[in-house]
Amino acid sequence: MVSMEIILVSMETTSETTAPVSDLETHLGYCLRRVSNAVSGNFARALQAKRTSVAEWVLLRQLYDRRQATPGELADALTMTRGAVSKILDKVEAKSWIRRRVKPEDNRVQLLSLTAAGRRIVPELAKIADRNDDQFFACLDSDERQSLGRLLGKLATCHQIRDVPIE
Amino acid sequence: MVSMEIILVSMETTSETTAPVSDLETHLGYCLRRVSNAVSGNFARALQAKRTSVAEWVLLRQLYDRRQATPGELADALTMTRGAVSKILDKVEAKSWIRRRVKPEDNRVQLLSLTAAGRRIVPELAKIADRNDDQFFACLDSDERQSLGRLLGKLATCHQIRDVPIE
DNA sequence: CAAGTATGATTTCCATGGAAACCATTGTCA
DNA sequence: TGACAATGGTTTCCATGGAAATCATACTTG
Repeated sequence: MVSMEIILVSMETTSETTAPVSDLETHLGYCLRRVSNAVSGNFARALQAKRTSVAEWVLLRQLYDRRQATPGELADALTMTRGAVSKILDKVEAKSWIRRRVKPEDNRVQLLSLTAAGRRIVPELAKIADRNDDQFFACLDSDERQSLGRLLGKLATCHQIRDVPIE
Repeated sequence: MVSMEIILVSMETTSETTAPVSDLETHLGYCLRRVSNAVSGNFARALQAKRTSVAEWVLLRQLYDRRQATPGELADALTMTRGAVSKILDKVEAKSWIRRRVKPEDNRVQLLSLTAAGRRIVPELAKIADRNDDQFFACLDSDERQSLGRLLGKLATCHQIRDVPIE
């Protein structure tokens, strides 16, 4: 007991008032990031089969709903910069999955739309996405998955992480 | 009404048997990624005040627990490649927050440790991390936060996303 | 012991995505 | 109308991080 006190006292003096440092795992943001990186990494690997990236998938999926969209709208929907979207568009255009057309009334804006090939690839990618999600979250039961979805939805709502409506 | 039918029929014929495509938001992985990006983005911005990145924070925090660690061990703990860790080490070493020493028994491996300045900065960064997490998850009540933590923990466990123990 | 292999760290190359500068076009207003 | 702001998109530059090649050191085995 006496020696214990000595150790503690000496630690206190040498390690300049050890401030309380919370564990990494106590931060939900940290846990979220680890799990998110894992699932997105999985998904990215699965999409390789179609030579596609996660960002391309999300963009194509957005364009699948909206018949027409501009790069700026997609940037908002993806929470990405216009510059980043511009580059993704280059790639999917190179694969002939989208078409860029200039808006007649305003030559600054582009009207994007899926090509026939693009409309064909989206369901295939969706299948990969479904399978990936199913597998990754299989270790949660149905209630837990629903609960997780609800919590993420609540966070998304209160932080304005919103998909831009089709308008 | 008649024209409506015509449109629908024509769509069905031209869009070659529209396969069922699930919504993005039905994928938990997608929601997870959006929320995770938001919270990590916030955190990264907050860390700018100390000229530090999220990766550097996590590395320093890991080194704070382990008195000694090798780059390889940290790479495992951070789920990053050795190459990436090597670069982060360059940065925190440039700030004199860590020290690299060659292991005497094996000249291939390095023994990393925090410097006094490094030990001093970690609690400051921890405070930023605490505040960021508190703010971001403030819209969840205590039960919800606990629930989210439990679900993420379960996913981490069943996908082997494990912090390497101090050994 | 020498040659070959294994291990740890670094370097190089590449892809991604943000920030800001840039360009073209449109709108405003003096 | 002509200058100037605003808007939409692209380009350039930078930081990050993975993959693979590289380098140095240690281990193994013939």
